[in-house]
Amino acid sequence: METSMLDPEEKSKADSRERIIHTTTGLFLEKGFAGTSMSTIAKACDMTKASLYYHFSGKEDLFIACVTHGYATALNALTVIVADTSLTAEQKLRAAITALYETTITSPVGRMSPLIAEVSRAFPKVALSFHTEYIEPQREALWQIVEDGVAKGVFAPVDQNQFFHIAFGPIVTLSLSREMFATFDDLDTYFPVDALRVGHTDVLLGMLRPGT
Amino acid sequence: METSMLDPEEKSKADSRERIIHTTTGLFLEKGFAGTSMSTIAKACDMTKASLYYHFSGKEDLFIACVTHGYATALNALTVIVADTSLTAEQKLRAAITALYETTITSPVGRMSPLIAEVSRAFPKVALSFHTEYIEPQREALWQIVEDGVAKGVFAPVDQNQFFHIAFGPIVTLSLSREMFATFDDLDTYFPVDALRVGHTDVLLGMLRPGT
DNA sequence: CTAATTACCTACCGATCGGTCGGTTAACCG
DNA sequence: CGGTTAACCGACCGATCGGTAGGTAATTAG
Repeated sequence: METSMLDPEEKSKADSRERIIHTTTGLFLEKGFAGTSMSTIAKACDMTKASLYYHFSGKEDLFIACVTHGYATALNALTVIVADTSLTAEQKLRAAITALYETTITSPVGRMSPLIAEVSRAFPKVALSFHTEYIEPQREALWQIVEDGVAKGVFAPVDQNQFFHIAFGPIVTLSLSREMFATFDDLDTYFPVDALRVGHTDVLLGMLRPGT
Repeated sequence: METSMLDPEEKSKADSRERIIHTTTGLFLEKGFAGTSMSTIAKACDMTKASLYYHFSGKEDLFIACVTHGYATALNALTVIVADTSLTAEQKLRAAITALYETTITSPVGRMSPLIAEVSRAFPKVALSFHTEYIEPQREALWQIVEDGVAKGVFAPVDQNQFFHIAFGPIVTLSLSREMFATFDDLDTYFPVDALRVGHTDVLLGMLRPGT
């Protein structure tokens, strides 16, 4: 019933699924959802289209799998920071913002935001899943840090939506812009991620600075 | 060579073009670029597909026309504010931010940003046009206000990219989120535009506050 | 009047789309 | 060994895609 040993040339279903997801994610990021056909995906996976449909029930299913795949790892970085008792509130916030820049701009999940926007009209359940399983946990983790700081008196209380607006807004837009203008040759001088992140963090800490 | 009178049932080429652009913009915003076929557009315009190709050379051409159409009017609001000598620097900034929220979230051009991201891989010239003819003028107008304030001593000097990052980021993300989660029934309580705008403006003025 | 042009039409094209059907191959099981 | 099943494939489907060839009614020009 189960494979008794791990041969190097694995053919297990789970393995194929993962390989397909990985390859397809790259294609979607490169060409968009509508711009990537099932035939193209199959070819890139060294498979037939029919085999693809053996593993996934359709293009939407495959897309959801690609999006969902990175949720856990991307969120894990945040929860680790929240749980780290050796850090001060400010250190936690700095680390969290850095992690958000990292996941949103570098990791496939974050970079997929524009794609999710693209398909959200046709498949509203994708947008819903993205929101409840990715956006909302991110907000909760960040808010945990803020509330802890407020409880300790090192942060001034702020409005939740306001803070999220200023915290996530620049990051998401930066990611979107970099995807949108990916063909620009001076991308990194026009959108210098690290410098923008540092200044952005200062602004957020300014919002939370107690006194007056 | 020219129509001598303006009959109510106009059949001029320019008129048809404008009507097509208007109708098509709505369809693109509703269904996305790939999700809107030329046949659908033709039907919505009470035309045949062939007639569409009489006015536009192709789907890309039509899309560019839709995007470009609102550039001038959207930018005009900003330039009027910049040129208004009766306003203080702070008043100008407040008015400019309000105008940016208005155009980015309400007007078709602004709402088209996710669409431009969608097609930017296939048609890089669209992204380029969007950048040089829309984004860049917006940045220049906003920067003009900041520089005026700095020259008058009412604003503290700030880094340009940093300021743009915090200024445009939340607005674009808000627009994107509202398009993405348009099906949510509690959209306005989750993304309360006016409240977020006010708080955002305060943050920006905080960045520019002189002293210390 | 005729000729030309404008704005639109019907009918069609090849290509490609997402998806399916009926196998085939190879490993595993009793 | 035969039987079952998991993993995969070649060939094909109807639908739809963006785009086009060629014609036509109405207006305008000379």
